[in-house]
Amino acid sequence: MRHHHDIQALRKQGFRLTRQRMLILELLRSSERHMTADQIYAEVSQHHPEINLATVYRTLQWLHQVGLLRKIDVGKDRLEYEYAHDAEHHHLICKVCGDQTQIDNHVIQTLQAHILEHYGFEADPDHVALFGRCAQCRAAETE
Amino acid sequence: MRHHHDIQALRKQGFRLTRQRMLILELLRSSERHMTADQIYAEVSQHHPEINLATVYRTLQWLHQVGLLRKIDVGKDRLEYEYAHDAEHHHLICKVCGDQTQIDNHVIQTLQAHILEHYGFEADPDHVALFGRCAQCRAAETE
DNA sequence: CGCCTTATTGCAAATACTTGCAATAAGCAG
DNA sequence: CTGCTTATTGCAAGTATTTGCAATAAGGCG
Repeated sequence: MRHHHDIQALRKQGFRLTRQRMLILELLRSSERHMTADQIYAEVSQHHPEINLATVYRTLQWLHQVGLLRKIDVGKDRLEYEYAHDAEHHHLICKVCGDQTQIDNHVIQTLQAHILEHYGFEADPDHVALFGRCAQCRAAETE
Repeated sequence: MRHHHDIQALRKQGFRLTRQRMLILELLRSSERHMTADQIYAEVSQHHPEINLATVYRTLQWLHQVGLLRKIDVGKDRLEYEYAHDAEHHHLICKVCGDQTQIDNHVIQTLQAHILEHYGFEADPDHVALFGRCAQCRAAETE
């Protein structure tokens, strides 16, 4: 399952999968809606009163940075967060041979971050598709 | 001139062009860089000590909503703002309102370089189009 | 110009979010 | 399972941002 895959990869990168992080991620993953930090805090602390609001904020920041959450500015006084389903389905489509390559999140996330940063535009990760010429076709063209 | 045009249009929509708003807009327009709320406050209050920080925040929100400023979340503890000059070339297409924004080369060039380097894929710069939600629709989506 | 309506401001208080630091616990090695 | 290293947490205090409300002033009208 993709979810587990991501999570385990993160552990290998030296991040720790704490109870708090899992609780928050699971909540957002099972909830279909955006949630604000304090809604999340309220939900989680219902069953785990020991959790701290500062931890919620820090965890949300972290989950956003590693690409598991989207951060949404709805123009109100708070930010909202939602689980980033299918965060890595991007494609490079070759105009010559039609081949489609998948590319990893990191590159696209960098682009998305740039765009959000500079234009306030939240690019939809499900529709990123770049056209061009793949490595093989480029090589072939050179003879 | 586009700037004046915009501004006058706003007045017709019932907004008031106050000294505070003009000062802040001019500052950002003449400054090439991003600025945080308190940097702006510091600058403006230098010559206009009567200005209030809350007003700065409210004005920034307003300028952002009417599309004259971009709001930039650089992942630090504060938000930054920059004047929304007309950019060039590629497009960001809003799935909500259909609006097309042009984005500048720099961002795309960075992406292209990344992709060429990591995938040997030469992305065609003329066909970059990203779908998503524009700043205004994101702000408007007040649910 | 002077009056009127009401959007906007300034102030102060409230709320949202971040951070320093000591204590805790995840994950690895033995 | 046990001990060690250090990422992460909780707490409390700090900083950033928003908001209610009375006072001010922009812009329209005569």
